[in-house]
This record gives sequence, C-alpha cells and structure tokens, in this order.
Amino acid sequence: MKKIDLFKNKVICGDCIELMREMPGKSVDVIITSPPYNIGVKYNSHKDNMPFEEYLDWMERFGKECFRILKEDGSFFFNIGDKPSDELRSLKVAERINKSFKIQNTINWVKSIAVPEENVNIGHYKPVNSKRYLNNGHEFIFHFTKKGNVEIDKLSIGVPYQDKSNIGRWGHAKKDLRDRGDMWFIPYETVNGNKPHPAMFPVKLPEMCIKLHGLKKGRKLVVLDPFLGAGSTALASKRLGCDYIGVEIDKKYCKLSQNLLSETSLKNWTKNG
Amino acid sequence: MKKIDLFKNKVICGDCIELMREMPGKSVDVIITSPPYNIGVKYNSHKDNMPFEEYLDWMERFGKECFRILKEDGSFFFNIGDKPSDELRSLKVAERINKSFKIQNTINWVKSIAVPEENVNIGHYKPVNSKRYLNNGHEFIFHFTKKGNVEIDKLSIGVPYQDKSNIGRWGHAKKDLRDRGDMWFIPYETVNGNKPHPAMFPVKLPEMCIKLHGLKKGRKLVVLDPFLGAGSTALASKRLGCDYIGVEIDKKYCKLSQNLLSETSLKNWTKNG
DNA sequence: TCGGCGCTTGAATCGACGT
DNA sequence: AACGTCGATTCAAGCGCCG
Repeated sequence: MKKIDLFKNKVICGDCIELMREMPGKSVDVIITSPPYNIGVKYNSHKDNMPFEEYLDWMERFGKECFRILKEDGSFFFNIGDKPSDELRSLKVAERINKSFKIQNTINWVKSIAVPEENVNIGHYKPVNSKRYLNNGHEFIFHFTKKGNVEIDKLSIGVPYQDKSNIGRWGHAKKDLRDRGDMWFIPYETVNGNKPHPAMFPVKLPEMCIKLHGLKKGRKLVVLDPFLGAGSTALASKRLGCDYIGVEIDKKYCKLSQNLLSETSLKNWTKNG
Repeated sequence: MKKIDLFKNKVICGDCIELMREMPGKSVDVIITSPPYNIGVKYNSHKDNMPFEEYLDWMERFGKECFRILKEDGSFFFNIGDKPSDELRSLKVAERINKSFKIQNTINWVKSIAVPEENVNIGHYKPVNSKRYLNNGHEFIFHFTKKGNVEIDKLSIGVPYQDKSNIGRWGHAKKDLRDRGDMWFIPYETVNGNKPHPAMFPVKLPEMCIKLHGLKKGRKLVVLDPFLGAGSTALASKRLGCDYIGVEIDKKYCKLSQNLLSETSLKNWTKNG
C-alpha cells in the first residue's frame, strides 16, 4: 500500500499546508480548489482579513506545497474572484502561485452575462450598490501546470459545431464536438435559496475541470481539494470515478461535506447538478 | 474658438503621442482605443514586434499623455486582448497605465461563450492549433479614470429585469432596466469576408462605452481615439451626437475611416451595427 | 564537441465564412 | 452540402551562439 492511499476518499479536518507536507511528492493528478479570497468573508473559523502581503505570502507557500505533491503531468485548477473595486487582486495572487507553476490556461467562470439577441441577462450576481462600479459577473479559474505543456482533453467538455459542415471534415472531427473555449457560463446552483457555504461553487465546475484534464482510462485519478468547503470537488470526483482527498480546516464544513458524500445525499444532488 | 476645437471631427494622420502633446490639458471627455498589441501583427506601417519592455514603456508614456488631456471626470476605455499562451500580458500593460490612472472597472468583452442550457456556443472565435490551450474568447476593456470615482450611467446600457417583480421596488428602479454587469457579449460583425483592419472592433463596443460614461445633456462630449484604425470609435461618436477626434498613423487606415465617416457609408453601416 | 536556449521560419491547424 | 480560403493562431525544426 502506498502512503498516498491513506488519504484517499476521506475528508480530513486540518490545516491544508500542514497536511500536504505529510503527503508524498508527485502523488496527485489534479488539484481543484477555491481558497479563502481574503476579502473579509465570514467563515466559521478562518480569518479572512489578514494584511494583503501576508495573504500573498501564504498563497505562495501554499502554491509551493501543491507543486511538490502534484505529478509531473498534473493539473492545478485554482478558482479566485474579485471585488468590483479591485479587479487586479486575483492576478497578483496568480502571479505568486506562478512562481512555482506556469499558467497554462486562464478560464473565466462566467456567472452572469447579458445576451443581446434575446436582450436578457442570464445567470445571477450579487448586485453592487454603487454608482461607479459595474456588477461583477465572473471569477477566474487558473489552470496551472508544472511546465505549461500538459495535453488536455478539450473535446471531453466540447460543444456542438455551429457550422455543421465542419463535422467529419478533418480526421479528428468525427463527432459534432468542438473546443468550448475559455469562457464557461455556469450559473450558481440555487439550493433552496441559501447556500451551505459562503464560497461554494457548482459541482459542474470541478466536474468540467477533471474532464478537461482528462480521465485516463484504466487508472483512477487522485483529485485533491485543500479547501474543500462544502465538498463540491469531492462530489464531482466521486461521480467521475476518481479518488478524492478533501482537506478542510473547519469542523462544521467537514461534517457538511461528509454528509453530502454519503450515498443518499449523493442521489439527491445528482438530480440538480 | 478654443484650441481643442481645431481637432474636432477630423481624422488626423500622425503619431498619437506627438499629436496629443499639441492638445490642451483637460479637454477630452472620453478616450476609447485599442492599441497595437505588439504580438507581431502585420500592420501597414506600425512595427508590432518591439521588445516587450520597450512596448510597456511606450504604453506608459501613452497613458501619461492621455491622463493630461483628459478632463477630471473623464473616462478612458482601453481595449486589449491576449493570446492563449500568455494571458497575463494584457494585465502587465494595464498595470503600466495604472501608474497614472486608476482602474475603475474591468469590463470583459466576451466574443464567444458556451451556454450549457441550450448546449450551444454563441459568438465566434479563431481556432487555436494546440492540444494544451483552450480557445480564447474574450478581451479586456479597462475603464480608467483619474481618481476611480467617476459616476457612470449604468442604466443607459441596462438590460431588462429577469424577475419583473423587482421593477419599481426601489426608488431608482422605475423602469424595467438593471445593471448589465461587466461581461459584455458582443460578437464580431462579419463584414463580407475580409476585415478592413486586422484589429477592428464592433461599433457597438465604443457606443456602449460612451453611453456608460454618460451623455450629458446640453453639452457635446469630445471623444478621442488615438489608434483609430478603421474608425469604429469615430463612427459611434458621430451616431451618438458627440464630437470625435481620430488619430491614426497609417495613411491607408486614415482614408478608410474617412470614407466610413462620409454620409453614404454611414448609412450602410448603420444597418449592420 | 555536445547540449541547451533563443530566435527565425515554415508547416499545420480548425472553425467561420463565402461561393 | 461540399469545398476553398484565411487567420491580434501554435508548433517543431533548424540555425547560431555560448558555456
């Protein structure tokens, strides 16, 4: 039994950097996470308002540890958003993590967008009460890899062609599937009005990330979320037949995701996701 | 007659930094432009492959000059995009311009997005020949202002409410209009095969920028585009009853936009824009 | 002399558009 | 419908330079 197996398919309560230090190097295929944004969100235990430079240092240490435990051809999907008044903030964080990793793709998780054809705004956003700032309708998902040249499975999350005459025109384009691009419209799942975790993302998001990295046949991927929160990443991993490792410092959220991952809850969620 | 009047409603052929130096300070309401990206595009005359640091310095000087001629409550909309292999590049440029200005809003010009509900991808993009990069479906429009607190007219480009019960719910929400947000879906206009300019943007884009800044009643706004290209900004200004100032270094594009701005062409364009 | 890095060059790409 | 053309494209090969 390998050492990494000890961590698999569990929700572990503790500090993620400390816990990652116990994991062997190059043992994880995919990391998907959304760290505390440090914009003063009220979590149960984590202090989300440290000085920005301190936060950046913390994120840099976090990035280094992720680098160590990730396989050479692994993918690290890092979700972070901004407040309207400082939209460069998330990029400063990304630059810190970029000290160890390389940004291979910059995906935009679009939560709200106005489609002019139908002249409606689809999706949701938190309205901002300001006469100078527009509402913020997106967050970043940075796709970090070690060398920036990991082959990804674009068609696994592909969309149909607009111009059907392109189907079958080239060797690879046998099906009606083409590259989705880097703008992913995924609205929030509104679970009966209130979300269990202030920063939880839709299950569809980690699902698409895992698929994009590529489900190698015959081998179970190991998927880690160091800030598991309500458990979306673990849930997506389970659904796709991967081994998950969930780390979360807050006991309340640990329990929450453990419940979510139990058989019955899984069924309920599958309907909506 | 004021000195700035000499420049109004003309397309001026020349180097924009030199020409701006001749303009009086605090005389322009809105600047909208898309600079050469410096990624090796073949323009007619401009060298689009200078060393990156040199390019950044140039952009910083450019930003300073924009700052000088802009009014205190003016808006500077700066469009810039990336190639998939370097998505942080545009932000480095923005940071340089940020040395004089403040980023008030970061607007995303979305050209292509996959909407999962209907399972289609709307909009267009140029395919990317890569197994590691996703297609790039957006560009930035940075809204710079001098102090970051210019009041904007969000509802002038508003969209209808999804939940109609919100109409009239608050004092300000008298009409069926709400904030569009910072994700603007504007697909390319397909102009008969070949685009006149490699980097031209849809007329709708500067139109929305001007409206967002706010058309003050009783006073004509002065709108400048220092890299006019094919003339979209001037055309939008004209349509909205503003005075435009177009600067463009390439003679060929100067003529092109002058034609575009002539009465007949204007009619033709109005149909499509 | 060999290998590694940077730059240049030409081939290959695939989705959109027009015929 | 099928096919030709064309990229604010990427990629690999090839050459020169240097340690």
